[in-house]
Amino acid sequence: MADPASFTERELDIMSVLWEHGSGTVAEVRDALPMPLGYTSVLKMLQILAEKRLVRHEQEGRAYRYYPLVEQGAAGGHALGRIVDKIFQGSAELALARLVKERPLSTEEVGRLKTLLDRAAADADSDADSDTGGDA
Amino acid sequence: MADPASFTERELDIMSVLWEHGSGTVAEVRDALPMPLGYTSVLKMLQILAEKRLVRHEQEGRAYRYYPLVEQGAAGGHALGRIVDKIFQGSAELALARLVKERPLSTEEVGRLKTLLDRAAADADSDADSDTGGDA
DNA sequence: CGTTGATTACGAAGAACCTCGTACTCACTG
DNA sequence: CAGTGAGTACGAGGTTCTTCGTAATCAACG
Repeated sequence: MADPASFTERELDIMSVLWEHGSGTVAEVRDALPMPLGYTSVLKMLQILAEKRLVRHEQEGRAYRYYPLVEQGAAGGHALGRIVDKIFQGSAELALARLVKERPLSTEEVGRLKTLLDRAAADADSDADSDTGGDA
Repeated sequence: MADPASFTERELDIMSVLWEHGSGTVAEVRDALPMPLGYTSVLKMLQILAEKRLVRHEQEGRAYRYYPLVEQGAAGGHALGRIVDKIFQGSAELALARLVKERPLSTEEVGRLKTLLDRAAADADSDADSDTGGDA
């Protein structure tokens, strides 16, 4: 994918719906949006998004059904990277620390994250793994 | 603090410099910026930021020295929370996982993060209190 | 005093963003 | 065929963002 692209505020609102639902027609997206927006406004945003190749659409009956073309993981990674660079001076650790402080995690999530961290550490060393733990 | 505020693209570039250096005059900020920008453009952004109460300035010799008024931690938390909500559907875990995958961490960082995670897990069990103490 | 250089103040101008109104298309219905 | 309703296309218009040009200020110098 060429450019993960950074979304504008409203574009992100729309994409969010698409990611959550997988796809959507203008009406569906509009209904799912948390803020009141005119039908044509939503349509327009979707058209702009399509023009930027961030979504695609295919005919469905009389209407179009829109599908996201960028994965949320990629978009998220890009957005996260930006914040890490600009706000946390490139320190992923600081960002991670902040996020953990900001959003309470369940015990299970913490467990999974720790496993992930172990794997990341292993990758960093790229060798010398002798205490490979199990997995959930 | 009323509103952690979300910065525009350029505002973020400026704030980034201020956070990294602690403070800066127009010329200093301009020099530290990775992109070429006219002197008055930087000045203008700083004035806008000041107007929005995101930075303050005090006289220093002939010029003003600008200081950030919002902490990077707060700004980062806000920005991160936005991404988590809009892109990762509110799942901090997914965001964390992505960030870990995106940015390699040193073994030491992983160690510290795990400690942090343990503490987070403990908090989850008991109860939370508000964070972020006073700020400047 | 007049010039020079560094700095801030002001506001114009273009670009991007966002919201819609209005017109147009087309399948259905009676 | 005319009317209706669901949809899309187009483009105007307002707002915000961003970049600067130009003018004003003021200390220092000769």
